[in-house]
Amino acid sequence: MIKDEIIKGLKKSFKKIVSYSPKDISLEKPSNSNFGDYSSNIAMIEYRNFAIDTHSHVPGNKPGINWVNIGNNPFELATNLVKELQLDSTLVSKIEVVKPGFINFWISDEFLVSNVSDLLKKEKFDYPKYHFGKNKKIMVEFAHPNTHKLFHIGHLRNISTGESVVRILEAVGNKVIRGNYQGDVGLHIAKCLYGIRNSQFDINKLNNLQERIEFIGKMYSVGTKAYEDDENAKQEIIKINKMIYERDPEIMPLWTETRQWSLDYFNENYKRFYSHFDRLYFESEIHQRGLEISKEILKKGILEKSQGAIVFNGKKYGLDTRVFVNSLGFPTYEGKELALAEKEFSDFGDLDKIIHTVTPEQTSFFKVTFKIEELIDEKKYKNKQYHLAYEWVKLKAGKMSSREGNVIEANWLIDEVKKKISEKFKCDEQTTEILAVASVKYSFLKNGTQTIIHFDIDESIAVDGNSAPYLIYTYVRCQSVLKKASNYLTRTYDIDKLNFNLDELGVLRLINQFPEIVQQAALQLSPNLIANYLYDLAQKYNYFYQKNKILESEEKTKLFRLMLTQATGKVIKEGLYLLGIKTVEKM
RNA sequence: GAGCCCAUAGUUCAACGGAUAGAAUAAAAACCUUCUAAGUUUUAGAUGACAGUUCGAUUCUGUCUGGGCUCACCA
Repeated sequence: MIKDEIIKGLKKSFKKIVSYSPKDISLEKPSNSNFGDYSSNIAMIEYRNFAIDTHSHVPGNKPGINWVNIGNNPFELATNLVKELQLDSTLVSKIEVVKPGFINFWISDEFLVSNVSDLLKKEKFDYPKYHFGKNKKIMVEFAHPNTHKLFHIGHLRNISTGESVVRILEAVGNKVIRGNYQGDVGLHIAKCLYGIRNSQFDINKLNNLQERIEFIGKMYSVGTKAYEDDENAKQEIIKINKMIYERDPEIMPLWTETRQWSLDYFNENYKRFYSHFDRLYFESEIHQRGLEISKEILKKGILEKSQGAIVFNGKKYGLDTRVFVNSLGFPTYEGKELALAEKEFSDFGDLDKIIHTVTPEQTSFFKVTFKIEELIDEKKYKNKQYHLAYEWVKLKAGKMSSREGNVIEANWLIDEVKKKISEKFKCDEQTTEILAVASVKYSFLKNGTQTIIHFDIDESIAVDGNSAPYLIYTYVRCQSVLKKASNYLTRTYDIDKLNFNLDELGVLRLINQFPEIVQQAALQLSPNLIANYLYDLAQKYNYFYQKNKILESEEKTKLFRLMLTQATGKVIKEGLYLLGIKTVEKM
C-alpha cells in the first residue's frame, strides 16, 4: 500500500534528522483535494512533544535527539523532514509543506491509472485487512424480531445495518457468522395467546400467511390491553406465560403453530431484504440453561438473592442492579443472555468477537451481562462482546407502538415506496421492487447508526438526490455507455502520458480511495461511510459525464474515459453490494 | 436522585482534533434533434450558551439550557 510507503518514509526521515521516530504517524485524506491525496500532521504533533520536553527540561524522555533539526516551529520541522524524505517519484509526484506544518502528498497520475487498470483486471476487490483477533472469525447478531409481533421498520433498519456490517467485515477478510436471537417465550407471547384463546376464533379459518400475521398482531394488542385493564386477565396471562415456560401440553399446540407462522413470515422478510442467517437462536431453547447458570453463579457469589429474586448488584462496578431470575423463578432477559453467550461462543469454534446490533436503551443491560460473563470466564468472554447501538426509527407523527397499533410494517413501507416509484417513473415490476428496497435501505444506511431517524414517508425515503436510485441510475448510465463501446472493452488500457483534466482526475482519485473507505467502514462499523463515498463518486462521475464526451473523443482519451466509466460502475455496484443493495442493468 | 446519548442551513442529515463546516430537500433561473434529464450548472442559508485545554475545537473537558433513554422482577 502506498500509504504505508509514505509512513515508512516519514519514519526514516525522522530517524535521520532527529535520531528518533514516532510510533504512530497518521496519514489522512484531506477533505479538500487542494491539499493532496494524503496529508500528515505529524510535524505539528511531534513539534509539540519536543517543545514540551524542552520547556519541562526532561531531556531523558527522548535521549539522543538532534535538537537543531527540529527547527523553531512545526513548519521548519516539516520542511526539514521533507528535505530528507526519499519516496519513489513514480508513486508520489509532489510533496508540499503548508502552514502551520502540514505535509501534503500527491500520488502520481500514472500510479492512480495503473491502480484502476488493475482493479478492472481483477474479479475481486482487494481490500486492506482488518481483524478483531487471531481467529479472524466473528459473529454479527442482528434482526431479532420477536415472534407473534410485526416485522416493522425498526427491524428493517436493524437488518439493513446488520447485513451491511456483515458484508463489510467479510470484505476485509473475516469469516462472519450471521446470528439472530428471537424472543419466542415471555409475557408478550402470553398476551397474544391469551387474546387468541379468549376470542374463541377458529384459527383454521385463516387462509394465508398474511391473514394469520394480521390476526396475531391484533390479538397481541387485545392481550396487552386486557393485561393493563383487567386484573383477572392479567392473572390469566401470567398463568399462560408459566405454561409456555413449562411447555404445558395444553398450550403447546397453539404456541407451536402461531410461532411457526411468525417464523415463516420472518423468512419472507429476510428474503425480501436479501438477508439470511447461519443460526436462529430462540429464547425457548436457552431459558432453562439461563436459569442453571444464574443459580450456579449465585453460589459463586457473582449474583445474590434479594427480595425473592436473583440479582446482580452492580454498584461495586459502577453498574446498575439488574434482575437475572425473577421472584417467580423464571430467568429474565438477563438470565437468558448468559446461556446465549455460552452457546454462541461454542457453536462455531473460537470467535474473536460477537457484535450485537441492538438499540441503545439496552446499553445498561449489555454492560451488566458483559461484566458478568467476564466474571464467569475471563479468558473466554473478556473484550469479546460489542454492543453496536443503532437508533430508533421514530414516527414524526408520534411514537410507534405495537400496543397502539400504529406500527409501520416493513413490507407495507416497501409497497408504498413501490407505488411512489411507479407513479414517477416507468419501469417493470422487478426493477420497481429492487429500487424500492434499495431506496428504503439506503435511506437508513446513509445515516450514522446513532442517528435517530424521524420517519416521514415522503421525506425520509428519497428517490432522488442522495438516494439509492441516484446511485443505481449512475451505474446504469455507465453500463449504457459501455454497451455502446463494447468493441473497446476487451482492449487493454495502455494509458501513456495523457494530460488529464480536473473532471477526470476527480473521478480517478475517488476510485482509488474506495478500498480504504471500506476498511474505515469496517473499523468504525459504519456503513454510512460507504454510502457517503458512493454518493460523492456518483456526483463526481455525473459532473464529468456532463462536461466531457466519452464516445466521441480522440482515441487515447476515449480509452481512458471508458476505463473511468467501467471502474465507476464496478465500484458503485460493489459498494452497493456492501450495503446490501442490488443494482439493475437498465432503468 | 444517579447515569448514558443527542443538539450543525427552514427541514432531514455529513464532517479519524485539522486547512474555506459538506450534501440533500424546499425557492429562483439555465441546460434535452447531442453517450439515459431518475441527470447537470448557478444563486442564498448553520455549529444551543458560557468558560477551559490546544498551533488549531462541530469534535476533547467543565457548567448551563433544551430534547431522548436507562436505573429490580418486560423483552
